[in-house]
Amino acid sequence: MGTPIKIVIIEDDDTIRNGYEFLINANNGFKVVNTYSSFDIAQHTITADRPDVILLDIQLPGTGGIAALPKLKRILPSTLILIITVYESEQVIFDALMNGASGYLTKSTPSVKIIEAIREVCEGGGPMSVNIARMVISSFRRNQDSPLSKRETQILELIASGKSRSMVAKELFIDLETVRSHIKKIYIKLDVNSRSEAITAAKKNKFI
Amino acid sequence: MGTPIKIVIIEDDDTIRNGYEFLINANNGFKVVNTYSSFDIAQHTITADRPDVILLDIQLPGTGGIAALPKLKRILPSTLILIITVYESEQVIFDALMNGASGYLTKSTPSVKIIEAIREVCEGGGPMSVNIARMVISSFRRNQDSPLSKRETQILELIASGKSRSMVAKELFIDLETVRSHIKKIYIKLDVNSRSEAITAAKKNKFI
DNA sequence: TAAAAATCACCCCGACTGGGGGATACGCAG
DNA sequence: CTGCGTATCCCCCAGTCGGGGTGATTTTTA
Repeated sequence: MGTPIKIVIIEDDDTIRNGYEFLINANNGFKVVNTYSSFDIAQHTITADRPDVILLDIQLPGTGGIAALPKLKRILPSTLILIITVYESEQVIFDALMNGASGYLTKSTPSVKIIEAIREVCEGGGPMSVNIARMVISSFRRNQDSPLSKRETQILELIASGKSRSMVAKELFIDLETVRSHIKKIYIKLDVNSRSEAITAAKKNKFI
Repeated sequence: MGTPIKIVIIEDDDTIRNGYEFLINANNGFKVVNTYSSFDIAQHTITADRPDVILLDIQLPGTGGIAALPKLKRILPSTLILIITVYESEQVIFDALMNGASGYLTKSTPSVKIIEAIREVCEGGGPMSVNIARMVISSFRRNQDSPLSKRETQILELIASGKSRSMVAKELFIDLETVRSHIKKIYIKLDVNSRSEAITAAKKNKFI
């Protein structure tokens, strides 16, 4: 184990921060090179730490974790970031992933799992827990009992991707008026009366 | 081990089909109740098999696996479906997940892993391999060096969700004309000249 | 401080939207 | 066989949106 993996912790809760630091330093091959209680404090000197991995709390005072993510990614592009969160809500975690996080830890993550997660993320994967995997699957799975017919679903998808009626018509080789009819029926079925309402309603129910 | 988990295999390759059947039946707690060489043959009698899990090949003659998925889900709503595929392409697997699959196996999946995957899927999760997890993460991760400003990104996201200019204006508490200005700048930056082109281009590059 | 982003404003005009009416044809289930 | 749903096509009309062009002020950021 030549050079240990350098870790920085950004977490406002002293107990958790010190706990994590102690836990990680107890393992050969891992070294906490610095800790901060907020991103605002961290941002000026963190580049000098040259961390391989950052553990970043989501609930931070000042600049929140989600907002800090893109900034960290910009100043340390190759550094991997693990989110620490108490919220296990789909939205928070997806937001984090979308903003450059490589994985997440819960504050209730067992101590031994933390090292495991860091190791995993360094080896090129992302520690997607089984829970995330399930979220992702269910978020991808389309509702089976959509009131929309196959054609209607297809048209709504095109509408949802920003296509106009005439573009949809050209793409499906059908008449502009046919598209209109379908859209009218879609509106009736979803009980809406505009594109955006239809898209919102359909996405909410995973019809598209 | 009271009642074994009932499995049906739909796979056109005799060797693979028989191999899987043998492998699974060799395990207590799992029982292959029937096998079919195509969905078209399976669809009439598969309800009588009352399977807990279906192993479904994607490359099927006649009705392909992706097309078969929603049909199977309709006639057997509570049955879990695992896809068997040689393609490990992102698109194929995402399509499968979106159409109701709970996970996937590759034809090169080690024998022991097959049982593991079936057990996992029955226990409520989805066997998302590390590979899928990586795909998902990278597909969720937003491009860091977007040419769009924060505000422009925000507006493009609203546009992409089907909102009209005036709706965006109301939602962001800015003037209708301001929205227009932003959209125009977005178009210039992305080198497009319509909503749908902008949305397509931005999604392709993960700017949104 | 200088550059970039965000905000607001006005012009024109063609294209699109949504709501109303209706028609034909096909397949499938009762 | 007769609905029912689906898919296809057609007309009218008022209102909105979209894109192009140009210019200005303020705030934020580098």
